[in-house]
Amino acid sequence: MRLQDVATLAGVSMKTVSNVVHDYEHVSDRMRERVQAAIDELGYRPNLTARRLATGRTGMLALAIPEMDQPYFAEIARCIGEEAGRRGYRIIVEQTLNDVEAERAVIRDREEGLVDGVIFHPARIDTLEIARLRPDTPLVLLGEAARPLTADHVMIDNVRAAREATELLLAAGRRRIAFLASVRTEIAESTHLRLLGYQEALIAAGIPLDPSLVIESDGFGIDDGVRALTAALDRGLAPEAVLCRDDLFGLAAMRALSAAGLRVPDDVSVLGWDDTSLARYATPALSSVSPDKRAIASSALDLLEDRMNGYDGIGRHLIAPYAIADRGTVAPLAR
Amino acid sequence: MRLQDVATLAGVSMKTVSNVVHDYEHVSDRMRERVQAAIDELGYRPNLTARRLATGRTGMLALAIPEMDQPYFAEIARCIGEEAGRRGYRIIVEQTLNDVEAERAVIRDREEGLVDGVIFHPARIDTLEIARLRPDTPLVLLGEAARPLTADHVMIDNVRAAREATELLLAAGRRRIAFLASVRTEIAESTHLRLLGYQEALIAAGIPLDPSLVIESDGFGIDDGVRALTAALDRGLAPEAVLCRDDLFGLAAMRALSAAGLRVPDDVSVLGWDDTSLARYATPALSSVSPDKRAIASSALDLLEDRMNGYDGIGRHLIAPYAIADRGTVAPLAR
DNA sequence: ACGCTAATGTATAGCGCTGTAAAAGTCAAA
DNA sequence: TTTGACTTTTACAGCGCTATACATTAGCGT
Repeated sequence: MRLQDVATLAGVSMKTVSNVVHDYEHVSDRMRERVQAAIDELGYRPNLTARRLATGRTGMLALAIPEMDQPYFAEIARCIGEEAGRRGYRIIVEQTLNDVEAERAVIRDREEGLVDGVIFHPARIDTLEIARLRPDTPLVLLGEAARPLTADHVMIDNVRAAREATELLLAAGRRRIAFLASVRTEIAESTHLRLLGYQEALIAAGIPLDPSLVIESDGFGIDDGVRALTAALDRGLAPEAVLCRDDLFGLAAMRALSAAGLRVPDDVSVLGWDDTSLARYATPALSSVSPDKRAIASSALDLLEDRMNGYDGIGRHLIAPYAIADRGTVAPLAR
Repeated sequence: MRLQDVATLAGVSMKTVSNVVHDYEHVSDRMRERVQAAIDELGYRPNLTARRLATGRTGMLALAIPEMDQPYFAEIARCIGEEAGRRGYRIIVEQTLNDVEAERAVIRDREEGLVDGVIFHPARIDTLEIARLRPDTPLVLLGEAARPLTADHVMIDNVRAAREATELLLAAGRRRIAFLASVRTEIAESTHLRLLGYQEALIAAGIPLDPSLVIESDGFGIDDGVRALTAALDRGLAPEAVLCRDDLFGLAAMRALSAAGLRVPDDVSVLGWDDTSLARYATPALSSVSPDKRAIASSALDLLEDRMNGYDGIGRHLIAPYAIADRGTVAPLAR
């Protein structure tokens, strides 16, 4: 069922059939009809692999994320998948599973002609290495881990969002605001930025920074968060609010607080980050800093399409919008 | 940077280079070394598209699921992605977004030579149509929606799992067990099977079926579930346990019960289904029927590889194992 | 009827790789 | 040295499509 078969049946050349398939304008109606009949009769479908080899374009993009079942990444993947579909691309999802070697392989995919471009949320690989690997791969980076000058990049303004989140808690009359948590084991750039914004807001409000309010955790799991906050509460920490580095720590905070007999939000307000399904489905529903995932997806694709169309300048850094989804875990302090 | 370039530099034929690339055994060490040096010098990487055209195999599989950010599908996608990676395949994720036309397109992908096989969790398309579309596409179906004889299929024994789940609740001394929920708007085959197992267990225990315990919901959202259960409680329903059709309804049950002043699990036990992150991260953590997602993934790939290797017999139906993750929302009735 | 565009159609050379068939090389035994 | 039974390497025809360059036809004013 090749193009040639259709051409033979219709009694025309291959190119004419190809023209019909591609809706080329200079084809007479009579000819189009005749060719279409042959296509239908044979049930012809073009072979995309052959087309790719001939054109050099694959119509596919790689989306490389650490884990596709982590709610934030799952939601980002969905948005990117939808937006890419709208623009006529298909997505190959690459799970790097936080493995450096897997992250390197992502860049290689492009070289092997698998995809036209790559959207990559790195976790382990560093800025330098990305820049070194392949400066000529159409590449858009997400997240805060790596920001080389050679590749484009989309993220929200974490510092500003954290400042605003903290201000929201301050406006609710909360002054002793804890941050859950800085994680000991890893360099977590995003946590760092959020912590920065938190501190900026406190300073701006004239509240002295209290290091004991910045809680340290041993890992990223919910239990790590619960353990860290519980230990802090046991030490006598009495926060009026907890700003969390992500929704999972938001849930951890709620769990630790309720175990300690504190009510959310009456006694302690809690604010999560990422606005994932975890926040929406928690009870009470967790207020959360909400990066505009659709905007991130469409910005990333804008930049990527630009690169694929030949733009070869310096890396551009887009700041995506965010909101603070106020669901009920932030409330004025009852006095 | 083509095979020919490497061949020219090394002073050999293209096929010899190809042999080195593929670790073909009958290549002398001296030759292998020389060719490898040329490959390294030029930084050659094979063009996968061309290889595909020549071999007819793409090394890619399509995974078609309704929504990739729904926790159950995200987790299944992760497992399938990992297992496929282990076996040397890459995954194209196709979000059907519950759209019939998108589901049809999934089958078409294969015909266009994009992928070697398809793993498909249908939501809308029916058994008959799948059978009609393309009986010769290597296809493995997941879920309960469609089970044509022409394609392979993997699912857990929903009836048995529901029976066992119900028995667990009975063993905890609960007799008035509600089912949340049968959904009015849709034909939901999986809900139906689970309801069946629930009823079987009650009958086997000699407990008369009480239709008022089978709650009806208007939709699949958490609010639909909360509303349905709240209305039932308001009507005076006083269940000792709630068996839920999925984890989201599990969360809905917990929310509705706690709003009604009932404690989970002391007053009412709750059991979710799918064992997603929602269950693990709920407070208290939700006990849940846990399909073995890794087993589902590896069974699906076994069947698919078999088909891709030429098996062309009748559809095989594999039953995957499950467990009941007991986390704390099922407890003996305190009297 | 005659040129002259513009509209349609054809023939064919790649795209980069693999796989087949055949040629060339190697080595032990006769 | 020759033979036979390997192993190693080569040459080249596809895989199915696109795109270029060229050939033909149609339409239209003169």
